[in-house]
Amino acid sequence: MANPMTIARAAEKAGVGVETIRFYERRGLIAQPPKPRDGGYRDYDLGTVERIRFIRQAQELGFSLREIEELLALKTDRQADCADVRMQAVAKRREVERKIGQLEEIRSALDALIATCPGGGDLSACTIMEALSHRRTAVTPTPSESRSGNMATRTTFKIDGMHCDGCARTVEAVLLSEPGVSEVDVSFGRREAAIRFDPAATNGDRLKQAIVRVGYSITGSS
Amino acid sequence: MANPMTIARAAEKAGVGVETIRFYERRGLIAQPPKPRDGGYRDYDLGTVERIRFIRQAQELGFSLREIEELLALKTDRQADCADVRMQAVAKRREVERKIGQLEEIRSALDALIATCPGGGDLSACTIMEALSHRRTAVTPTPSESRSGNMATRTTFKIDGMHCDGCARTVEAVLLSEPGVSEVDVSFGRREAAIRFDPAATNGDRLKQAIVRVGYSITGSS
DNA sequence: GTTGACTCCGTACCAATGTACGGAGTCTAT
DNA sequence: ATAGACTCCGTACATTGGTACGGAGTCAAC
Repeated sequence: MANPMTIARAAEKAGVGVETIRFYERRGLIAQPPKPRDGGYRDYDLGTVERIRFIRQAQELGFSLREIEELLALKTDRQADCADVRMQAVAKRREVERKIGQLEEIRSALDALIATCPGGGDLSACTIMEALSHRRTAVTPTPSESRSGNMATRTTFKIDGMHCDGCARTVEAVLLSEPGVSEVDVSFGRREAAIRFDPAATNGDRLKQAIVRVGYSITGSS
Repeated sequence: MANPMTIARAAEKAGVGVETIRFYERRGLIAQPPKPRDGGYRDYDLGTVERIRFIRQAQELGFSLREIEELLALKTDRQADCADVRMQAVAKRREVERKIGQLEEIRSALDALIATCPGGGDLSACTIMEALSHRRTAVTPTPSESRSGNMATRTTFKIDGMHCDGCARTVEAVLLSEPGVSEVDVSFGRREAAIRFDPAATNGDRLKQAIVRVGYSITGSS
């Protein structure tokens, strides 16, 4: 009370901008402190600041806000198990690994281009331009999420038969092991799976079958 | 025109969607073929198809549409030199390299987290959650002022030597770990620390020393 | 000579992560 | 008691690379 923590002070403590806090509030990532009954400014508490720092830390590790939302939900979930968190981290590691691989391929393609370039002279002799015009081979052999052909598709299945959060993790794991799947988010609460996949590498039916094979059923999709 | 190349055919030849071609036209990446004077559909030529392929190739190498625009401008520039193109490629390679480095850092941070995770059990024991909450953040043991206390004194120090918000948190943590300190608010922006403490348990000099011990200096107080 | 597929065009929308703006209210220091 | 700084809130905008929609025109085939 002596020194109410206004939003600007909270923002400074957390190392973000004021607008960022408001944005997180709108997104539901953090709760908005109540407005004092007698009017005036909201008073932020350290828990909120701590939560914002958590968000930024997780972002630095490559988690998206959507994923962080889950992590935070886990945090207050009495049922939640450390294994849930670990699985998220492992999945994220795989994703990061995949991205590194793609970038490495791009790097070596660029290296090849640069190496053959005469380095000067008329453009008509430029082997880089030449290559860009006529190269036929895709950079990435793995189709998954290459920028080339098709963008990744996002789909959502309604799932029946999950009776705990562990079930959701099972489904998640099984989907992640399917080829072409780049991102999975299975919510036990909403009874649904949100999947991002490369339509060139798999399709909705394959994914459905994978889910059914481990004992759940699909009641809808979008 | 025995067989005019309509937009759908051009799209197919180039391996993109119809809407993508229109989008490139709007962006000014490719020219829109003139509409026949006698009405009817536009007739796309092979040069345009070639240009679209060029765009996709460059995208696969990580060039953004804006950068591709420059590359294409170079293409028609009489003055342009192969060295210009090469420079772009080298710059892009550096960028890719940097991204790889970042991702590798993220990966090893994740590895470290995963390695220390017990892999199961209550969330309160989860080292990953723990790490996300406190990584590079020394945190507040407890805000609750001991009821035993009484007269709290308030003081403010001007601090020199902080170069980021992390420094502010370090100072904050160190002050909070001092006996008798009940509330601390270190602002990196204002370069100052506001401290509430029990004068029976400590004093300004002790607090100053604590700050100096971790590498900062005091330039004033009030 | 009509049906179905395709074009043309403008506009709106998607995802993700914030930023910025404007007007009214409130707090604090002089 | 007034200026200047800050909050609150809703809304719009930024970025990147496209997708989607709706209505009107046009083309090809049966």
